[in-house]
Amino acid sequence: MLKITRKVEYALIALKHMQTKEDESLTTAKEIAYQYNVPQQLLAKSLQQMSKNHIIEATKGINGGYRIKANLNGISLKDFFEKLEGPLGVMDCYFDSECQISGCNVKAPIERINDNIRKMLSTMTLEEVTQ
Amino acid sequence: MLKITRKVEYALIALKHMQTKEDESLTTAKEIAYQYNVPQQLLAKSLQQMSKNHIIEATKGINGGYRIKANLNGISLKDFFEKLEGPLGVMDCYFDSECQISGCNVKAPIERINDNIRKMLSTMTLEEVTQ
DNA sequence: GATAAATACGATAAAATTTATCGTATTTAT
DNA sequence: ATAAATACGATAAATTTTATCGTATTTATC
Repeated sequence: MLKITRKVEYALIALKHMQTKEDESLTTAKEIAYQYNVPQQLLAKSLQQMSKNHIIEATKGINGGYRIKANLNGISLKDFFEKLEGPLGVMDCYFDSECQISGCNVKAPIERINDNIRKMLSTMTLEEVTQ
Repeated sequence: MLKITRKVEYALIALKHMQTKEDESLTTAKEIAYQYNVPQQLLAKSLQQMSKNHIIEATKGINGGYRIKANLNGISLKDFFEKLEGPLGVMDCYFDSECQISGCNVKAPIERINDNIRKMLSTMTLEEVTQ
């Protein structure tokens, strides 16, 4: 019921890999895909999304690749997850209230759970996770 | 990526409903299903599972039903989720190590995330959530 | 300028998981 | 005996996740 998706997993693999390299050097999707035996196209999508969100930066063209751009200490796990997966809620009713259940009695309970999960993920940084 | 399943949701609905009733009185699956417009057979399965785990107790036969048995303050949310859904890990590799990724570099990071989620859910009780 | 190697990304297919239903058995008060 | 309730395995439907495909764009090198 709690699950890290492949998208996030591949992103973590890539970040951790890039952390071991010199700051300047570029890493290609192909290199990571080969080394960790991960589908290159899916990995590429995680990389692209991190690039759009300024966590890493992309260089196009031959000899191109990716490198870490942001200070990973400044990014909470909550932000990281939301950049990749969108709003983080254990139940849809946390955001939009298209609740089908008439006279629902668990909205408050579920929000309590959600708030605590979000609070916890806000205290962890990407750096502390991948270092 | 973090999600409370219907099974858990229905269980919470039922618990919260039963909390409002006298200690002695029994509640049928039908009653809850009707009141919250929830599929009775699925709700019944959540109830049965809670019964097997001694959170509630079942009385069979005509005039039967369920009532809360355990002290909800003594059950952490982690235990509750695990009783209903099994081991709680954000990634399978937390428990069994059928990891396909050769030279995986994110096992430690993922375990760090997992440990913190489990720790957090251990501090919340069912009572505090449903009260 | 052509080519090759890289990122970018929408569309769609395949696989896995979750959710729901069905059918039947069992229990027990009336 | 009957009716109302729990119990539960098997299977179908729906949804979500994961993967692939195809094409476009960018840019260093020859």
